Amino acid sequence: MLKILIVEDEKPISDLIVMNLTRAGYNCTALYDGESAADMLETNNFDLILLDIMLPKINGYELMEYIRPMNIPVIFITAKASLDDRIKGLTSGAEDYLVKPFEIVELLARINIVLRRYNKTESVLTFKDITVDTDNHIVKKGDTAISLTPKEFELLVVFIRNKNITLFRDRLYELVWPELIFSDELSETRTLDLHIQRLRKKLDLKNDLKTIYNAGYRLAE
Amino acid sequence: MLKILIVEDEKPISDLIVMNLTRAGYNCTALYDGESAADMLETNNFDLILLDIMLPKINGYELMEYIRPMNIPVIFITAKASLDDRIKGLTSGAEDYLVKPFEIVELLARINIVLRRYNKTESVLTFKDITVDTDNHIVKKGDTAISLTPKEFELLVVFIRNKNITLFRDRLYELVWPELIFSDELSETRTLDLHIQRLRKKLDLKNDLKTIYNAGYRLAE
DNA sequence: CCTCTTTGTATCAAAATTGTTTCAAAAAAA
DNA sequence: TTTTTTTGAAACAATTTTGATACAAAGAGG
Repeated sequence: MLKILIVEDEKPISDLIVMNLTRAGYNCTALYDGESAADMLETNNFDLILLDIMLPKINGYELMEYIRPMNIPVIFITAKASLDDRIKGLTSGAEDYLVKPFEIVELLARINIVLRRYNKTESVLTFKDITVDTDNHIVKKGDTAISLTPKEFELLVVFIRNKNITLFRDRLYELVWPELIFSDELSETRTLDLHIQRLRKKLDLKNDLKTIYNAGYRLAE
Repeated sequence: MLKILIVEDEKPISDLIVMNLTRAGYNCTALYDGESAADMLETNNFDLILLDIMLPKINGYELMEYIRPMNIPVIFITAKASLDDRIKGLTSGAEDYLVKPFEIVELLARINIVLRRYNKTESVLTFKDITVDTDNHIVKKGDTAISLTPKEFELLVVFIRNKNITLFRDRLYELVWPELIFSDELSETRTLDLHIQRLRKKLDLKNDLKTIYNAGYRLAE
């Protein structure tokens, strides 16, 4: 799971970002000033950093100097961006930037692009003869296209991204049905099982997508 | 993909330009002095050059002399806003100029205009037996002309320029109905669907222009 | 073998999304 | 201006997806 550090002092904005990135499957750490970010970077590895320019204690530019040698991609978050001398320092090695206020979908798209540039993610996933083009929502088995519904698609992507790993039921619900995590009894519904069944049938995964009794499922090679 | 050379010695500004042009779908090469630009031009073909006047080693005007015989359009970038410089820049054969600081959208607009003037953007698009002449707004299926309304035309061009790529609903609205992106609920209108329907009917695209449920549409060969 | 728990499957109705028709307002053309 | 064309809103239909329910099958442990 990819780790993203969010350094943003406006808590509501930070919260919003964290919520959405978590939902999108990233592991998020939020900090609210440059100093604690520098500390955190001492001991942790991140795959990407979202960095606000205006920060207490150590500002974004200064922190950037600190990050640069680490070779971690940075996306700046800034309030205004014209090609002005005043914001000359803006990019200072950043991979991209976003101007507040921004749309969440845009943020997600930018993150995707940068992570791909850094080879942290792939847009085409494969498992045996199954190919999943996540950009275009195309699934193929061999040469024939298989049409999956959105939920089926999401679930398949989760399995391929975690192949050979046992995914527990809770975890699967968390990743694919995040809206349900609040409802009390997940065990009382057969939703997950049903979708597993559908994937198995459509993609002929009877022998690959295994049931781990009392735990969850595993897509095994 | 169109190739643009950026010759600008202030790295932050260069970075910012590169980021935005890349985002807009251009292939960018950035260099920081006139000499290496001259070298690069020996071996590579570019569709457009963004050229700063004040450059180390060989300045923008001198480099311009070098570029002129190559028939590559040049947009000058200059910090000096005096009229003299503007005139000098243009008379030395540049297609346009921008005075720093400038807005990114303005840069993009100028680039667009210049590229079109030089016919660098493909003017005749095709998909199967459909031909679209973007200069003259003529659409043909086989030999018979099909009359499309402006919006229909725009939408078709977007699809053909992005054939085999899934275009998400938001993206399509962004590209064809940019004026609507601010209104709250795009999901509450059937405008896109309606135009899709019209295109399908007029051009008999039932099997080619596919619906990707919960995503968008794709024109597939 | 029996019982309890967990997982698999079929059915079906609700929900979400997309397609279609109609029509009036807006824009363009005459 | 009047006429024609284009556009998109509204209402409704059709389709697709989703998950609830009920029950069957399979596994675990005695």
